[in-house]
Amino acid sequence: MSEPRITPASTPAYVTNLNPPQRAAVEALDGPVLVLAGAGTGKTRVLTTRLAHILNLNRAWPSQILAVTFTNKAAREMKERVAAIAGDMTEALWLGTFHALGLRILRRHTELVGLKSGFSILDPDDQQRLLKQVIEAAGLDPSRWSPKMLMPAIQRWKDRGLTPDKVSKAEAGEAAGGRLVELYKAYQARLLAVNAVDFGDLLLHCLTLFQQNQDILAEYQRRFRYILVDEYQDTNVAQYLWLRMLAAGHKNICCVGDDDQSIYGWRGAEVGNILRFEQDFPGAQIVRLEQNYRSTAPILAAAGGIISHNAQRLGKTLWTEVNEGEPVTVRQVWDGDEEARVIGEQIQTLARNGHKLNEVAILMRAGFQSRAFEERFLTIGLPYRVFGGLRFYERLEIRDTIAYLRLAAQPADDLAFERVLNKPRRGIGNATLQAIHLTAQASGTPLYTAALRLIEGEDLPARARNALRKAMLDFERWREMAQAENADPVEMAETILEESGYTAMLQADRTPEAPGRLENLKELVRALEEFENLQGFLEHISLVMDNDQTVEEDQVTIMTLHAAKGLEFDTVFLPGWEDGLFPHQRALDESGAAGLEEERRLAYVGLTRARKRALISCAANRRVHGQWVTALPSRFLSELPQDAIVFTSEPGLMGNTAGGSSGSWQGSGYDWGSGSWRRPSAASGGKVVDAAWEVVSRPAKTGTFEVGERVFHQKFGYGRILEIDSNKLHIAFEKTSDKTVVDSFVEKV
DNA sequence: CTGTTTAGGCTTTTT
DNA sequence: GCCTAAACAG
Repeated sequence: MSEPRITPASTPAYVTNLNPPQRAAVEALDGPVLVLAGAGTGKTRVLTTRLAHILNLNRAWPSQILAVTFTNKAAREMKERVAAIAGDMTEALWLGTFHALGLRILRRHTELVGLKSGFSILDPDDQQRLLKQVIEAAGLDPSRWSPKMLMPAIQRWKDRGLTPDKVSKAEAGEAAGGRLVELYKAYQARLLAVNAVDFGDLLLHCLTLFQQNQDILAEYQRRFRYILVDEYQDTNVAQYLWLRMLAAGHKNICCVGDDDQSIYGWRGAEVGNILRFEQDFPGAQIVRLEQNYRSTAPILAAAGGIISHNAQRLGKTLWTEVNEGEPVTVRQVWDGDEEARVIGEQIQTLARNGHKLNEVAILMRAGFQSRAFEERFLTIGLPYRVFGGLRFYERLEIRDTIAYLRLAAQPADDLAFERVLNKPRRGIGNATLQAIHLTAQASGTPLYTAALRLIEGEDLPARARNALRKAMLDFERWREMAQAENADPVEMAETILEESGYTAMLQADRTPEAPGRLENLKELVRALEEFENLQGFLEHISLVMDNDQTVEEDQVTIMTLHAAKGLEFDTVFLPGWEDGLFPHQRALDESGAAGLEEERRLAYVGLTRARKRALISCAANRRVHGQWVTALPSRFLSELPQDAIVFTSEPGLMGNTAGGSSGSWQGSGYDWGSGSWRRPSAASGGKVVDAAWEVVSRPAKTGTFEVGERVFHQKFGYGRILEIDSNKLHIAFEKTSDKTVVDSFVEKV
């Protein structure tokens, strides 16, 4: 770097508080910079400090800085942290997710990409329905060539910045009888016809815009004097091209990422982007952040041991000044239920020793694994929350309401029209919908227009026509409301929910979900209060609104490894480390060696979430699709450095580590020599000492209960036994629904 | 046009 | 084994 522009005396504390590489990353303002930031090395701190530094040095106005993240959460966090250092000048920043920023640009040049103002953003469900219509229209059988199967292929093309005309013949492939590109083209045409975009289009349309309008691109290149990118290892080709075009002016682009944490390859993320950075941006500075402030030495050793088996990496070695800590434990159990039982007990022990449940997480490979934990935790009364599942806007009732609003804002939105036409039921069935479709096709108009035309003519049976007329009169009224100058979104939503009978439908619904759905609708209306117009709200809900699961209760977190990226916990449980599940068989089948490396990175991400302790487990038997299968321990277990881990297995189940805690896990329950599990043997004595906790084993009380017997359970109260399956009792409780609980939690009355 | 039965499918999913 | 979605009967 040239002469420092500021004297050491005036160097702000936010810079002097950084370690040397961090400081280098913050102060290298000119030219391309790649910050390779290992897990827990202060990545976010560097990024936000750098941004604040640019502002404080007056190198650029906030409006001349582009800062890109992948998630809204990350964007929010960055904004808050920059504001904390640089003060309240963050409003004008171009700070947001790739998609939100792409949308912001598209809104300014809508017509140039063939859209009309007020275009909708389709969610994945709508995308799939649209593609299905396209498949049918092409005369293909959607059960043979399902949208579920074809949509990802089209999506991958979009991820690579390929519009239909740019997909090469060789790439078209055999899918859909070799007609996939044709379908892709038709799908894009349909999107334009209904004046909508999907998530991929938010970037793809930008690329087209920039390529076809050099003047517009040049304007943005001049504007963005500094560009900052978070999680660069997760960018896809389209995002890379988007960045490269925008950065071509000042070339002050700083990308922060970790190739070892690239876990979204299956979604189009291209690790190559980060591996190739130096070639893409000649003269780039590379800064490595390797000092870890999060985890203990054994955890870092375990994570490092695993990731070192990957060939395709830039290479970093995490280290910490804290050289003590509990070893990582690996525990073998008989099956998935036992795994849940053991982990439940360990968490209870932690809780008794004063640990916060909020600091405990169970990170699993696949969603189905949560079930065993949920059942078990419910039984023993351990509070938990499962992350993932449906996002707010993916809920049925929310999607329905949004469809109503979308239709009012934009009658050409055929997907919204189809969704709400007969919901709640108003006697408009498939036959009528087909008639509307035919009319629409014949006249080349949206369904909405076609429906208006149909109720004027004599083509429909009187009954259907009346039903449709009644619906259309409602739709028209709401549409007028939406177009009124001072349309209040809250009032609109309330009117529509009331007049459509949607609220009434839910109120009449006696299923247990109905009250929750009504509550969600109230939440939606509350969210609407923040917006002045419908348009802003519709954008917000499809791009920004996430699950606000900010419950302040003390609960164990259950989530997938993918969802855990970027988070940290004192204690992390990593269940299901079995070949086939983790690494997942499909990753191996579909992506081979690259797939295995991505799974390995997932293991690395999982381990590095832990601050103080990580507990891995594997089961010898697991039920997959209702079928019991024997599982081998994950190959990743053999990649763990032996001096950082402790092997334990269930007392009396699979043979023990003779002599206690420090024994190698090899030669224990799983015999690596013969490649098979050894069943418990009576001879295997020896007390198993768990490194972190005493092992709480509960004597099984078998055969002491009888079907029909009245019993008492601490959480569920009184009930009668319906069925006995070894130590599990199926009980009809008096105050709650039937449940299966373990006998040791039940008392005779 | 609706409620019920049966056949397939089933990894991860920041936007 | 459990959930969704197309097929079928009322």
